[in-house]
Amino acid sequence: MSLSDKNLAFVMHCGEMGSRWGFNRTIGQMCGLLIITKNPLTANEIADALSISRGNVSMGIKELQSWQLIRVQHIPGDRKEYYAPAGDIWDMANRVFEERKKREIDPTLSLLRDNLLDEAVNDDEVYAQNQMAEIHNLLETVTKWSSELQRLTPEQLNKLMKLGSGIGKVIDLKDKIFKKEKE
Amino acid sequence: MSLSDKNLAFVMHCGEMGSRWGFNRTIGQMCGLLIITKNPLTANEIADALSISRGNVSMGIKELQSWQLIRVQHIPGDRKEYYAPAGDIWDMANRVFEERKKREIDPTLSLLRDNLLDEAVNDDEVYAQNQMAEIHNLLETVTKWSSELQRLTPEQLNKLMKLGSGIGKVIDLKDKIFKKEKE
DNA sequence: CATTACTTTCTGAAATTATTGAAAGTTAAT
DNA sequence: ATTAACTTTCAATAATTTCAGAAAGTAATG
Repeated sequence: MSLSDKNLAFVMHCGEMGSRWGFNRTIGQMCGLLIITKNPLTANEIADALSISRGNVSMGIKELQSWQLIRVQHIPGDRKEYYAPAGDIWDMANRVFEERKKREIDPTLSLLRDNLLDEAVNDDEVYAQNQMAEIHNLLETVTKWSSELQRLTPEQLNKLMKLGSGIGKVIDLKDKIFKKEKE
Repeated sequence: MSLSDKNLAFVMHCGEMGSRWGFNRTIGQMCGLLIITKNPLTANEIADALSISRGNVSMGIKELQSWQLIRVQHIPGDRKEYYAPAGDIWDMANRVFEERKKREIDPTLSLLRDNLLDEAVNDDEVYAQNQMAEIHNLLETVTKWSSELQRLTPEQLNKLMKLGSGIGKVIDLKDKIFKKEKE
């Protein structure tokens, strides 16, 4: 089981990007490897393919499972655990997105909420609170939006994506129609 | 110039989140501090407020400038440089978003493009290329979308954001109208 | 041009994070 | 119950990142 040059390049790239995507090099590599490999792999195969220790693979698997990016498969008559991506590319991207929201947005949102409950006692605090309120709004909007997007059917989503610059028109359109309904 | 408890809590939180947002602790703190402080600050004031070295502040400023998150201001008769956020919260969020796209998406997109140009020479490579094509599509879509969003007027954007679950309906609606136009 | 008031760069120390490999744990088969 | 085939954990070590403070750089002032 050895990777072609091109596939190896992809896997190594995933490693380099790993930390930017929210995990570390090894885990990025593992993720890339599992994505481009048709059949599920054992922990040992992963360790061999990436030239890393068996223990490290075990840690990585745990982490990838916590992100819900991989799943275990068993082959009858074989005691080893086989690992494969959990879902298609779109599913995985969604998971990463969700998980990052949890880590990057939610804690801040909760701190801001707390902070905004207190009354500001002087000018500096008033200014600060205004800014915090801005951030809070922004993050709430992003949060709401991301959950909306996940609620759409894949078909709707596709249409939305293809809309491109049409989106502006549609908003204006919606506006008109909504006004009429109101009348 | 010392921070109130609440403001300090916010600044420290920004520090803790810093690495998740793409920079490091110190830079996160600096960014938070500048956001909640009404008047621009000098490098020394920043160093004092955060109890970090002057050199470290200098590095941080450079980094924040590369993200286009802060700008320099001068006060007549004063040789010091004063730093302030570059734009409002929304502007800053946009910059972070853009910059992260550059770092997290663009390099991968370019690797994938290269890789997809070559012809696959065996089954494994065919499978791998299909997966890569999926990723490529996804990233292209995200890219296109984010640039679309930035093209909208703040007003349109606001409407879009407030649309919430209505977005599904609007898509379907657009669909019908578009069909009629075609007829 | 020398001094003063600043900013930037650099280096090694400290802190943090990742990795290995050996030991311990688990499970299934005999 | 023992062994064999695995997986997980963890302490030691390696690699990376961050940081303070000193040194070097720059530019305004007299």
